[in-house]
Amino acid sequence: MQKIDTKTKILNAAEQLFAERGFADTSLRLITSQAEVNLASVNYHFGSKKELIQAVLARYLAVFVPCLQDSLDTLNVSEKRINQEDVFGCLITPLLELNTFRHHGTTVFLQLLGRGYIESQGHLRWFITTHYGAVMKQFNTAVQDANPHLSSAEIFWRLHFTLGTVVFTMASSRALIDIAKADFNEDVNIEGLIRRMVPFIAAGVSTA
Amino acid sequence: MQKIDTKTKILNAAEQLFAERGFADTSLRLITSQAEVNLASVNYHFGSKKELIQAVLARYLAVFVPCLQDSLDTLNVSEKRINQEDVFGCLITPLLELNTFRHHGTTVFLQLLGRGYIESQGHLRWFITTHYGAVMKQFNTAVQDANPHLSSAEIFWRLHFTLGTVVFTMASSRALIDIAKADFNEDVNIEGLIRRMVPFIAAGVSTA
DNA sequence: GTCTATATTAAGATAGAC
DNA sequence: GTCTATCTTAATATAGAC
Repeated sequence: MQKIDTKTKILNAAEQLFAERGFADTSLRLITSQAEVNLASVNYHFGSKKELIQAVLARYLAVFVPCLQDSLDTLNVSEKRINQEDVFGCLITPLLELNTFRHHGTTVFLQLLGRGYIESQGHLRWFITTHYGAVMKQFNTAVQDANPHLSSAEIFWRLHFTLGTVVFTMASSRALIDIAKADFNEDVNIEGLIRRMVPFIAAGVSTA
Repeated sequence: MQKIDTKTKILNAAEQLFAERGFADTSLRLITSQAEVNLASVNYHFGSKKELIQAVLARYLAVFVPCLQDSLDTLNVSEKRINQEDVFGCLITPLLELNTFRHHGTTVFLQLLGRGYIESQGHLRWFITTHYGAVMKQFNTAVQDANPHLSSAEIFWRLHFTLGTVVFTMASSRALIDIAKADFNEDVNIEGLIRRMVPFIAAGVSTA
């Protein structure tokens, strides 16, 4: 049993509760009691609840974004024309990388992302785009290159529809996997779930 | 100008605010001040905020569910083979019916549904599924009949992917519409948003 | 049924001892 | 860095006069 510092204990408890219950419905008291630290330590280490939320997300983005950056850079170096499968394939490794970094990291990250979009008044979206706008733009461009027949506005919408599919599926992944087992005798894990989503999303994004 | 009773005034103000801002972020004070009624009247007429939320949803479900039931029953009576367009067509009339019942009823209902799925801890999820369970099952069966080439497991997954797209998009519609305006100078309303979603969903569900 | 006034609860945040 | 105790605010809910 290694010693974990207070700051990390808070982050670990907070990310799980935020992903499960959302930001508004997770009080600092709930976080600190689950983390087994003092209530006041959140404000000491993070300043405010808002900043804690951003710190929770930042820890994932710090792993995810450079990894995605690498994938996209590799894609651009290659000679052949970029196709859609390649572009979305760029997301697989960075997403699964989060599972080595944290238990159920992929699921938690996608849930946090969804909560952030739906719940936040703006500060979270601002935080993400100002810190990581470059990669988002690059990914958007790659999708654009793979789908020259679509306008950039159309791509914007379809990528958000995609985000909805992913986020909702991840948010209810436990229930869905249980149902699949009970009703269809299917054993699916998160990776299998992602692979099932890919053709659905790919068809939607690239349809005329 | 017809006289509207207090109970209805509260429901009207509440549904609009809930759809726009979510349940947690809408206080009874905000509702009663917008409805121009006294704060205490909410608890007098509904008992609690929880029950108000359920009453708001119930008013829509009371119209939508029987209407969808009728559409599905009619579909089953017909002789010809059921195709996918017919099945999803069953949703159109019940959804548009909500617009005759309330101004922007379709929009509000879908937003409330999205909020309910994502925000609720359990009471709303329970409330929705007890009202929806039977009809959802029947709808699922109809999709299966229309797509005999797809396994029932595959249909199960794709319908949930679809639900994710709709629910997420509706719940974050304001943010998305704001971004579309800022980044692409596009003026989109909810109806336009739905029209953009349809081809995306249709392609995903029916892909080989 | 509606109103004023208030009780109650829960939350984020901070002061100050250690 | 951590803790206890407390401040401040805002929300749901209710009591009781009219």
